[in-house]
Amino acid sequence: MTQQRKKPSKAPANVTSHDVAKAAGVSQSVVSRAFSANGKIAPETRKRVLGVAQDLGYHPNAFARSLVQQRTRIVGVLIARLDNHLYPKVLDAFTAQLWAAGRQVMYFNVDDGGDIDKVLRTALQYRVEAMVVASITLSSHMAEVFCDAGIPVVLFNRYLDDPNVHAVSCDNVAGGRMVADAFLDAGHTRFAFIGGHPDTSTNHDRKGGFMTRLKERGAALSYALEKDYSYDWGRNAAHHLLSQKGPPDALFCASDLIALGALDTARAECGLRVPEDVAIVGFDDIEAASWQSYALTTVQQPVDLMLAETLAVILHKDSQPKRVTVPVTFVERGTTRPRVPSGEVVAL
Amino acid sequence: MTQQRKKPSKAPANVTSHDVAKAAGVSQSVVSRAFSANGKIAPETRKRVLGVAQDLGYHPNAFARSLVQQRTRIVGVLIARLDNHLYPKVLDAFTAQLWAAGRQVMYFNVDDGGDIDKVLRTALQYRVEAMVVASITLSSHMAEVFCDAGIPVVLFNRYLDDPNVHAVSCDNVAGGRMVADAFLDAGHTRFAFIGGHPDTSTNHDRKGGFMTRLKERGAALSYALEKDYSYDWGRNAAHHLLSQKGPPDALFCASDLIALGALDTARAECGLRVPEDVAIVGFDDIEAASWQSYALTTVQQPVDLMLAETLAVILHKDSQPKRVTVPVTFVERGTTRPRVPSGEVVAL
DNA sequence: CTGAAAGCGCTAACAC
DNA sequence: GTGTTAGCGCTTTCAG
Repeated sequence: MTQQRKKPSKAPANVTSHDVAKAAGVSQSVVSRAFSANGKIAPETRKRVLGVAQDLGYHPNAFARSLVQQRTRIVGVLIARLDNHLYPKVLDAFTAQLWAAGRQVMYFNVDDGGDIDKVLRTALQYRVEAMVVASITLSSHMAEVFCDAGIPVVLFNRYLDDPNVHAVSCDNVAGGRMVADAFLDAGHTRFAFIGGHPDTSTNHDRKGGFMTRLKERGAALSYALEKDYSYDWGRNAAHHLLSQKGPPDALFCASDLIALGALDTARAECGLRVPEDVAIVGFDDIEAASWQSYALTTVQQPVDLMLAETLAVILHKDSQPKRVTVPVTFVERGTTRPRVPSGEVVAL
Repeated sequence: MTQQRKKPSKAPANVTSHDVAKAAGVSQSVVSRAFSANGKIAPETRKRVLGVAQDLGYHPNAFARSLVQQRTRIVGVLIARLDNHLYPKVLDAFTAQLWAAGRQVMYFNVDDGGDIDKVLRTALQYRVEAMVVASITLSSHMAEVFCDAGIPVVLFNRYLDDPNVHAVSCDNVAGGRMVADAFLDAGHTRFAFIGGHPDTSTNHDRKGGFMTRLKERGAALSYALEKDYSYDWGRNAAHHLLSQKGPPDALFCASDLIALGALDTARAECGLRVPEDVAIVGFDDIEAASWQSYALTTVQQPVDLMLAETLAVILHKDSQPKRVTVPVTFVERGTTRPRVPSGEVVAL
């Protein structure tokens, strides 16, 4: 004979632990204990309280709890925009792992010209326990504010010469160098770089590594165009580059999205064969890079590793701000030519 | 002579309004007023207080405020996963618009087999003022719980025959019908449907509209395979379908991602020409659908409209739960053949 | 315009 | 085990 639980036809907006206490004939603190894992309470009392609570539609108020515990369990995540296909994956994995660690994610983004500082100040008001910032840079002023507040900030895929912030990124310089080597080894001679936002450290480092390595091996970058990380920009830039006289025969794009646009334009608009006429390499290794129509050669960012490092900082509240750089992998697919052992070429 | 503001080398973790009050020589409530837009306070007092607050690194505690105001300004967003390329865009637009309306987003996701109810209960504890749930369905029990708590739930791209939840989706049935018409008008005869998760309303409605319309015009669906909304599934299903005897000559895929996989397989693995040998249509109109290598014909979901409807519900706390269905658009690109005016074909 | 006081709903000692 | 109590940091009457 289970008794039908009575349910108020219209719950009075906010049921509090007091209401539950009264209905269950216990004190309010017993209700509190019933909901806390290690609260000293008789098993049967807890059971009864929990039952009453459910009947009444009671849910502990996390705001009240956080206030007294001085602990919100909220982590702020700020991503400029999710339009780089890598970030949705990052956000999802991140959210899932934080959830597993009992944390909630407060998600922020900023549209172009948006006030980043205002966003960060809001995060501060919600007392986030950590803040991860991706694809965007914060002012060193705000970095200091967070530092003063004792809230760790970790820059994802970006860094700042600021002792107050953590930064985890992949080895963008090494990635650029790998691409240079691949091009050189395959016998290319005219190199171009299609970049993303010119004032991002990722863009800067990828280009830097590329150029440096070219130079080290006696070659040089012929063209460099930079604007943003979009497919459309890849198309425009490639069109411009490939339709001129003495076009490049090797294109390094600062992101896969750019590379995909460049690839489409090279083939469809310029009637070029890839990689026979022009080789194209991207950066990131987003899902679409492996799609059959593209089979894009690219530099893979080890997202999982970067995530793990970020979580380590956040969850263990790592002592000193540290700058982590994880290694990248060159993924050869169909948009680059096979390498010619350079020894043999030079031998004569 | 601007005076250098003193900054404590190490702020004592939490600066409260009391600290500011003391330092500014005012009462705590004045500090509170200084930070509230319509607080009655002398302009110069406010200025001074704000100055002191900044020096001390004070940030109002949103938790304390929410507690007393009974208002968190947090909206919960639960998306199964961001792997449908439409959702990152949705989340971003949504976050931006909520931000403009002074709301924060608490983001949740559930991995396969995850406990949705637990997620929702957590959202309840954080007193979200509204909950939007995308690409996933909640139990009618939780729908009731939210209803009792007076928190509007809006299902995005899904619906439930539950009087307690709002639902906004596009006209999936009409979309399916449009595809049937396009295929029929172009003279196709053997139709296949590659679906996503079989137990989703979107999948059901798209397929339903497609089948119904075929039947209405005297045709029939030859094959239907359903599994999930991924590129890989599109590849596998298409491979299976197209490599058998009497293969379909028209493929309707329940999402663009599936269609892209099918398209790649049809061309690269099966050596088929699209649309000459087989026509392929997707659903969603994600960015990649318009990429030159694909030029996928698809049914476009008016994301902006759906977003606007969702926001209307949340921000205006719309009275009665309502079910909104917005119209879709058929976008003809390169994976379908031109239509033959049906009158002429049948005329003889 | 400013200050004092009463909670918002909860946890965490502290007694019993 | 359970009840009592004192706040967590803030907004909001209500006096002055």
